[in-house]
Parts: sequence; structure tokens; C-alpha cells
Amino acid sequence: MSRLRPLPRSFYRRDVKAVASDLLGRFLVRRWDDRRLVLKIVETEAYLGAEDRASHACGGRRTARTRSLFRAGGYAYVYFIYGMYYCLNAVAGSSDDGSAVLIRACEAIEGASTMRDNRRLQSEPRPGDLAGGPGKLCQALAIDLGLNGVALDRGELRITTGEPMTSDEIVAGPRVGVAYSGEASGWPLRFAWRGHPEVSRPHPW
DNA sequence: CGGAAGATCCACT
DNA sequence: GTGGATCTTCCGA
Repeated sequence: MSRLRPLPRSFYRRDVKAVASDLLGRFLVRRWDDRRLVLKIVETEAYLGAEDRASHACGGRRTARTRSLFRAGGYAYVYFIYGMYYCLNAVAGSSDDGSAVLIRACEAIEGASTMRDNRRLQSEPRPGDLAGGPGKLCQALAIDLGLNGVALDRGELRITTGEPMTSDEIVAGPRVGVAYSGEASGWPLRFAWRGHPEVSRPHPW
């Protein structure tokens, strides 16, 4: 495996769509319980900011929950949803933008047995079982609100250099689970590695 | 202060 | 394909 060198904060402080597609193929590295868990990012979604009705930053409203979302790029934004799941974002752009990239799916590279334990899977994982969705991903990596706001270039949760996708390997489509957001629900802000077995449903290809 | 909704997942038919 | 789990968050009154 290539060296797990953290991406610099400048990586995140760009247009959120560029950050979202450029995160595909990078490694997500989680230190937990004296172990190292490594995954390759295969699916992301960009959330713009005030102008995006699907975003928690819609209308520029700031709440206790979205505090870390309005920081400058390079930090984690973790939130709790549906009474039982967490979702992980990488904050993008400049301070006060409220733009972020939701990490939707990953392929396990190292530490799959620990992820399986964390997911409480009884049988051999099938494609997508370990980290093939934003809630599953956080469960596999034991990510909760304790990691909300942490820097992604150091510490126990990092995103590192990896094997970025070329544009012909990337497919874009509308985001998942945002039907309530009107026109924004059709924006092609979901990015995935075309044909990869860990990409969540519905498949964007 | 009450109620509705939610960037999901799973079991079941 | 459908519905239930489960509870924080947010908005309106």
C-alpha cells in the first residue's frame, strides 16, 4: 500500500464538487482501540451550502448541530440521523460556506474483521455489507459525535493520499434520500467509482 | 412545548 | 417493494 500521507487542508478548501470527486480512491484511516482500519473511498456526495435545500446549511442557518459544518475545509462534520445512525462528512471550502462532502461508501482495505465485529454481522460480509452506505460506514469505524469537528489531517480519523480516480472511471448522478429538496434533488452531486461493488443502492450507473 | 421529519438500514413479503 | 425502528433536531405556536 502506498504511504498513508494525510491530504493537506488546502485540498479541502476548494469548490466542494471538485473535492467530492477528488476524494474517490483516497484512503480513510481510522485509529480505534489500538488498531488501524483502512478503507478506500468509492462513493461521495457534495452538499453545497446556503443555496442547497438538501444541505444542513440550507439558508445559511446555523444551529448547535451544524457548528462544525461552517468551519473552513479540512474538518469532520458528523451528525446523528434516524434515531440510530451517524454520517461522516469532510467539510469543504472556506469558513462560513457550509459546504461538505458526505462519505457514502468505502471498500475495506485493512482491518475488515474489526469492521465486521463493529457491524455485528453474523455471517460472511457480502459486497456493501461492511461500509456500503453512510450509516454502515460509521458503524464499521465506530464513528460517533465524539469525532464531530476533528481535523482530518491528524489524529484518529484521517483522509490520505491514495489512488485517485480518473474522470472516465467516475460516474455522477442525483443524490440519495433528498427527495424533499425540490430542484436540488436532481442536481448531479453524487460521485461514484463506476461499477464498484461497494457503491450503495440505487446504483448511479 | 409539541409534533413532524429525517443526507438510513434491515427484515419481511 | 414496503414498513418499522428509534430519537435528535428543528420549527412553529
